[in-house]
Amino acid sequence: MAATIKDVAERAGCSIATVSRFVNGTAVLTLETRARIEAAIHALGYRPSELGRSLRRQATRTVGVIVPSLTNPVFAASVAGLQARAREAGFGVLIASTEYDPAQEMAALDTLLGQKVEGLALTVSDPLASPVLPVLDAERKPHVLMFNQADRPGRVCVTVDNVAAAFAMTNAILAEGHRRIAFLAGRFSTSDRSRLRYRGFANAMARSGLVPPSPTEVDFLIDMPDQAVAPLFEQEAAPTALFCSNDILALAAIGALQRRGMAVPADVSIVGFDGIALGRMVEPPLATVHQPAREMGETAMEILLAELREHVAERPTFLPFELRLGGTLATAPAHAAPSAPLVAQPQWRQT
Amino acid sequence: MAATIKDVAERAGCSIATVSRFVNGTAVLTLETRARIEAAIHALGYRPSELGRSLRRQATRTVGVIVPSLTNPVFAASVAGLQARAREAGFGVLIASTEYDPAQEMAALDTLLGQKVEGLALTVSDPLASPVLPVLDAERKPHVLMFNQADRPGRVCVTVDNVAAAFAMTNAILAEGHRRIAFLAGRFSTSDRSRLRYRGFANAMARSGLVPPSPTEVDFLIDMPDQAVAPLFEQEAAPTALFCSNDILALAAIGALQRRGMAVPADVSIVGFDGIALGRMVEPPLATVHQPAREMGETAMEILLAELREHVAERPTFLPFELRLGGTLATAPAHAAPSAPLVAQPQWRQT
DNA sequence: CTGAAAGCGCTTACAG
DNA sequence: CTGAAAGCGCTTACAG
Repeated sequence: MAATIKDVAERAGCSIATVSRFVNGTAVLTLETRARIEAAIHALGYRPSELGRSLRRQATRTVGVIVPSLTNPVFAASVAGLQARAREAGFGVLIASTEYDPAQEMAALDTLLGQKVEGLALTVSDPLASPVLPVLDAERKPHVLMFNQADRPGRVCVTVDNVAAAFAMTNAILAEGHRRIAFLAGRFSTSDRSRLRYRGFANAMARSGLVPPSPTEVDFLIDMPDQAVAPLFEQEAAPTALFCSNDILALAAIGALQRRGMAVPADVSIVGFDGIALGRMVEPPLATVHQPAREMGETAMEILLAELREHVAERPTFLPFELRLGGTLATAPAHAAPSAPLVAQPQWRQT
Repeated sequence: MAATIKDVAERAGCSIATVSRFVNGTAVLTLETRARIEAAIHALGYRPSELGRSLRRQATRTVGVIVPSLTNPVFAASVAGLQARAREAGFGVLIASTEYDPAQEMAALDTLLGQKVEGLALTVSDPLASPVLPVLDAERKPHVLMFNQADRPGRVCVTVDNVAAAFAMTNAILAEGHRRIAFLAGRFSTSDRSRLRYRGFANAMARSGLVPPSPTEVDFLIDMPDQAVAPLFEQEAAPTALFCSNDILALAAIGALQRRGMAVPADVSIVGFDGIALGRMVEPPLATVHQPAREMGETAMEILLAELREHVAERPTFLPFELRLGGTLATAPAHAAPSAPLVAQPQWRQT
């Protein structure tokens, strides 16, 4: 078995209290005691048990994080950012992933609360429908949403303004002369981000006097959106641009279109949302709305730390987004509808 | 504060032992006691503390996992697989990421051992150089390497045979008539996988009577391998194919080449390694060696569970890989060296 | 500068 | 069927 504080104390010929003080640097000790304890620790390979420590201190110095998936680099990046900040503050991070299944959210929360995490950062399917938020409220557990937008005024979240971002991007697409723009969306029921981005898109379309088309919803876990994309381009007036609610979808859509023999962006422009690294690597680079995912995790952890320290709820934080234009977003083909007067670009926070 | 077992016992008018038995279903209780305890638990929102439980049981039912990065979907997938199996077995998973920095491996291990994980699954930079493996040996901690190949006979790992896989893929490239093949590699010092794959590549080249070119090493964290790729294509006899040690690198290389005005695979064939989902989405699909990353995590967890149950070290497991040909791998351009007699395809495990 | 002792939230023989 | 009590590995007043 692993050595305990008792083993160290025995070997060093002192009390466990003294060992504890040495380990935590919480008292001044004789040079000699110090040396004996140090030797004992080294010889036994002693490592303090966070279990005993946490139980005694009534604080685990641990936070939990719940994300829909670790395989989507956007969430992975936020977790990485959160973890980095946590480490700096001496906090551990417990991660649970729900695989985009809302039904798993409660189980994940149960596990994390059982581990006595002091706070949580989470991205749920839909804050308005998630059962975990009320539980968090009832338990008065400090928590912060990432990527999601708040379901009510008092809720703390850190995200970008999805509606405004999609609105801005849609105007940029319109500015390239596109009029027939389709929206490819991750299922609304499993992503409020998707829904909010569609709303921004629809708002911008309407403001330009266009009728926003219904969204084409696709499941996240299907590799190929080929079937979803097909009907769009079999109709009479096919879209000249496709706004996808996230980058993975957008990259997949590019492949789907190319398999149909269409060129991007010559025939169809493609726009994504997220700003994953891979989008800048492909050629042409993916036009997208970049949101600072890693920073989102960092900010979430900072908010959590502040709440734990000061016992005061922080305020919702909107991080700036950034439009990455060009690349897969080009001017609408000449044979498309002639360009009409455009509305002014809306304002958005710029880095 | 959160309710404890004592609070429940008081409210239900029984001893904490009885509450414990109810919660764990470890004894038969009167219908009445059961009802009273259930009511108390519900009213107080009681959730057993894993801390107390673990301390008392002297078992945390938790494993740790160390990966180089969560942002690389290959590692994310293995973690997801491991987590799924762990959940089934009632185990928790603590995740630490080293950001491809070998120096962080020890710190990660310290943290996890402090949390008293019962076993570990890990991917280190290089098993031959990693300081964590000897510690794991000294502590007699059950552990299993993922993706890495073992540094010595007794070490348990689950991976694909990287040398054989790269050997097979290189022969497939040669079979397309390519003779000038470059190897773009993640830094050897931070990836034994990269080194082993190069070895398989070099073996295959040599066996075909060709002189294997030196690898072109690139840092993982640099987004654009454009600078690394440039010198290769500025020389007299530019390569007609590029074998990249992983898919992210391969996708980035495709972009880099296209930015240089070259077509893939018409001018240059590109081959990756890993088989990430995105590789199948892009057009043309990425030629690559697919390794079952998620399954690797699942298998790692199964091995760990077996070791924890039976206290016997399992044997190294090689999972089957699969060559995904076509797509970005095409026949060498006509003006390239004429094709020579080819060696027979080596055997490899096929799904 | 150091030690004895209480107690954090649990589980589990041992009794009855 | 249920309870009293010990003890898992720690930290921290309280003494001296």
